[in-house]
Parts: sequence; C-alpha cells; structure tokens
Amino acid sequence: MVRGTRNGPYFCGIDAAMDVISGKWKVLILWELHHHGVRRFAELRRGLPGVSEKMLTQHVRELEEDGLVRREVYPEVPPRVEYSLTDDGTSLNASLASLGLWGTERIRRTGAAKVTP
Amino acid sequence: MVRGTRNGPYFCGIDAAMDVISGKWKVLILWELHHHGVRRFAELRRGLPGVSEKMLTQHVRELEEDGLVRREVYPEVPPRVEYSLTDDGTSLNASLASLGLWGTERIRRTGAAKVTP
DNA sequence: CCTGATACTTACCGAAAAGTGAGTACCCCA
DNA sequence: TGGGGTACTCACTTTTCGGTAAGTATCAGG
Repeated sequence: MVRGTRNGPYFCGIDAAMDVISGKWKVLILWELHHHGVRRFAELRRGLPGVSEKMLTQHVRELEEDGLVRREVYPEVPPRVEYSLTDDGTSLNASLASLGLWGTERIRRTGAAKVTP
Repeated sequence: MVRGTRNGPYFCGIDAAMDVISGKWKVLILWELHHHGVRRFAELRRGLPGVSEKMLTQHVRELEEDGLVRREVYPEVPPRVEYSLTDDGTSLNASLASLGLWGTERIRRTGAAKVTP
C-alpha cells in the first residue's frame, strides 16, 4: 500500500496536517516567516543553515501550492522574490506553537544540543 | 550536511518535536493509544489499516526509546505485549491536539477524502 | 493434525527524499 | 575585467524509508 499522500485520503486531522508539513525544512521555513514577516529567498537560505537551494525552492513551492505561503515576484534586475505567510500559514503556525513548547521542554529535559547558527 | 537527527542538534522546539514524530505511522500510533488507553500489538495493527508488522514494531520501539510509549511484555504463551502512553507521550498528544483541529478544518475546506476504515 | 493466532525478526527491494555541483542571465562595485 | 550577489533550474548520486515475504516458537480449537 502506498500513501505518499499530498492531499489525502487521511485518517484524521493530524494526518492531514502532517502531510502538509512533512519535509525536512518546512516547519523551519514557516517558523522563519512567522518571526520575520517577509523574507527574500537568500534571507531564508541564510536563516536555515544547511539547506540547499534546491530543497529550499522545492519546499517553498510546495508550501505555496498548499496555500500556506505567499510568493511575490518583483520583475526587477537583479530578481527579487518575497515570501510571507498566508492566513492559513499563520493559523498553522499558531497550531504548531504548543508543539514547539513541548519540544523546547524536551530539549531542556534531555539536554539535547541546539544547532549553532 | 546531514541532519538525520534523532536527538539533536535542533534549531528549535518544533524541530525537536518533529524529530520524534516523523515516521509514517507515529502520530497515528499515539492517537490510537490516546483513544484506547492500552492496546496490544495486533489491536494496534488492526487500528492502522495498511501498516506492516515491520513498520509497526519499528515505530513503536522508537517511540519507546524516546520515552513516549510504555511497552509491557507478559511472559505468557501465546505472547502478550501491551502498549500505552507515558506522561511524555500524553503531553505530546495534548500538544498535537490543536494541530489536529487545524487539519480537520483543512480537510473540511479542501474537501479531501478520509481513509475508508 | 492442521490452521490460525500471538508478536515479532530478517533479508531483500523499490521508491522517494535529500544532497551535490554545475549552469543561467543580468547587475553592481572595485 | 573580475568577483559577488540575485533566484533559481537541471542532471545526477546517495541515503533513507517503507513494503513484501518468509521464518520462529508455542498453544488453542476444530
């Protein structure tokens, strides 16, 4: 059985939410946009140490397809593209907040290290 | 760069939480245990249509390693193994609740189908 | 006595996800 | 005139994930 499920069918709400945020960098992209409001491609890249350009474009495009991220292209030279959260993205992020708190607590308890920026 | 990160380093709390729940069936296992309290291996299996025995053991063991699931083996024949949530698992599940609501709302909005049980 | 249930393990395979490195077209600054 | 920044795409390789099928030991029921 294959359920490489972008857009259902789902077992439940969590399943659907996980579908949309699964990808190594997606929640981090959401987080970054939440904290900065608007970010350009290269800013996002610098904010996520280790991400490749390929993965960043790919993930950001999927988030756009899923209606969580807004992508605005300015026809300038050199090119300028700005990313920000849509209302859906914002509410997703809010729903991720408690998960974030749980994770922070866990890092504290287990003494796991943080990535050095 | 490789960050196939089970147990850090993490960028932030969400990163840490995602680490622990990434795996095709993990949140579903948590969900199932949350709703039934205690489940045996075969019950869990029947509750997750499509999961293979291999993946179920693997995921359940990782959840145990991560301290989210309790595994009790009764030295009987035929074997009996009971799974339940630990306190950590319970609080994780609580933190997943708002994400679940968001997902349910999304299913409603997008008209995505549910898996037929 | 054969089947099915119990809870797994092991080996193998294909698919999907992620990483690498190059190329693109134009501009600004030294 | 050469280097760096802008936002990518494309081809290719590697790594990881998940699925399939078989095997294991024991017992209960028909």
